[in-house]
Amino acid sequence: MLSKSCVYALRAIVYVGHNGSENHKIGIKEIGEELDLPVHFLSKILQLLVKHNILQSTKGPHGGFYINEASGKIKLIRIIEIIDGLSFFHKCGLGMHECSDSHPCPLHDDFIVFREGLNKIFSTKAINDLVKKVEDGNAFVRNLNTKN
Amino acid sequence: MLSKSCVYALRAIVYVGHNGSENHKIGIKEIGEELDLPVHFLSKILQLLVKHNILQSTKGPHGGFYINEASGKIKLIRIIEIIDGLSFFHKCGLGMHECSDSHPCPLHDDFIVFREGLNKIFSTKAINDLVKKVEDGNAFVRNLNTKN
DNA sequence: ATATAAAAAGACCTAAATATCTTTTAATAT
DNA sequence: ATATTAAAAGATATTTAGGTCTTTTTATAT
Ligand code: FES
Ligand code: FES
Repeated sequence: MLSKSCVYALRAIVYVGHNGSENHKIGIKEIGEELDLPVHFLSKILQLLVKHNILQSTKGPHGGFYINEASGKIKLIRIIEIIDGLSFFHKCGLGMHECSDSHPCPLHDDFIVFREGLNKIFSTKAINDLVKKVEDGNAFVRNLNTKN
Repeated sequence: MLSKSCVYALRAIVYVGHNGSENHKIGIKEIGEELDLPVHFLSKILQLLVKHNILQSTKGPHGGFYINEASGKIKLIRIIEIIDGLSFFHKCGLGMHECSDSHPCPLHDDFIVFREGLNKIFSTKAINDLVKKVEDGNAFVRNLNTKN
C-alpha cells in the first residue's frame, strides 16, 4: 500500500519528534539502529523531507534531524504525497484505467469505502498525533524483540 | 495493495466467467485484448490458477479458458492467497516486524479497520458475485474508452 | 495419421524499488 | 585556521515485479 520508503519516513519522523528537539538533534545512525532501517537508504528519504521542509536538519558536530513547531502539525498525507504520490487514493482497486462511479469495477463500492477511509485518516492525523501516542505509551515505532 | 498479477487474474477470471462457458471457451488472446492486459504475462498467471483448479482450460482447437460450477463459488481471497499470499492481511501498516494489539504502531487501530474490512470483503465475495454484477450491467471489467 | 490450434512451459528481458558504498559540503569546537 | 563531525549528494549494486519471446505439449478436426 504505502511503499517502504514511505513507512520508513513516517516512523523515522515520529521517532525524531519523540526523541529529539531543536537542541537535541538525532543522527541518522541512531534512527537507523533504533528502527532497524537501512541507514543510507533512510538518509535519502529524509533528505527529501528536509528539502520539502517537513523535517529539519543541520550538518556538523551535534548536527542531526529534528522537527520544528510547524512540521509537527503537518498531516501524514503530505508525507505520503511527497514520497509515494497520491495515486493510490484515486486509482481502481482492480487496476482499471479509471476509477469512476459511472464505470465501476465489481469491487468499486466496497473498495472506495476503505480507500476513502484511509485517505481521511491520513488527511486528518498529523505527525504530532502519532508522537503523542508514542509519548503516552499507547504506541510504538520501534520493533519488538530487536536484539537490544 | 494487490499486485498487478493479482488484479489481472481477478479481472480475467471474471471476464471468463461472464463471457465463456464449458462449451464456449475463451482464448488468452481475447482476454488480453479485451482487458488491455499483456497476453504472455497474463498467460503465466492463469496457468497458475489452472494448476490450482481455480480456473479450467483445454488446449488445442476450440480450446481456451472457462470456469466450472465449483470455481465460480471460490472466494476472492483464495485467488489472492495463491498469487500474492496473505501477508498483507497480517502485517503492520507502518512496516514494523510484527503487528499486534499489545505492541501497536501509532496507526494500528485505524489501519486494522481498513485491513480487516478488506479481508472480510475478499473472504465473503466469490467470483460469481462479481460476474453477476457485470452481467447485471452494474459493473465492468473492461476499461472505458479503450480504442475499440 | 496429419495438420492445426491453443495452452503450457521455459528462457530471457526491462524497469522500478530497495539498498550500499564513496565523496562532498557545511556546521561546530578547538 | 584547522580538525572533526554529520548530513547531502552521487554513483553503483541488488532484488523484485512486470513483461516479452520462443519452444513444447496436447486436444481437436479433417
Ligand atoms: S472502478 Fe475499481 S475501485 Fe473504482
Ligand atoms: S502494529 Fe502497525 S498496523 Fe498493527
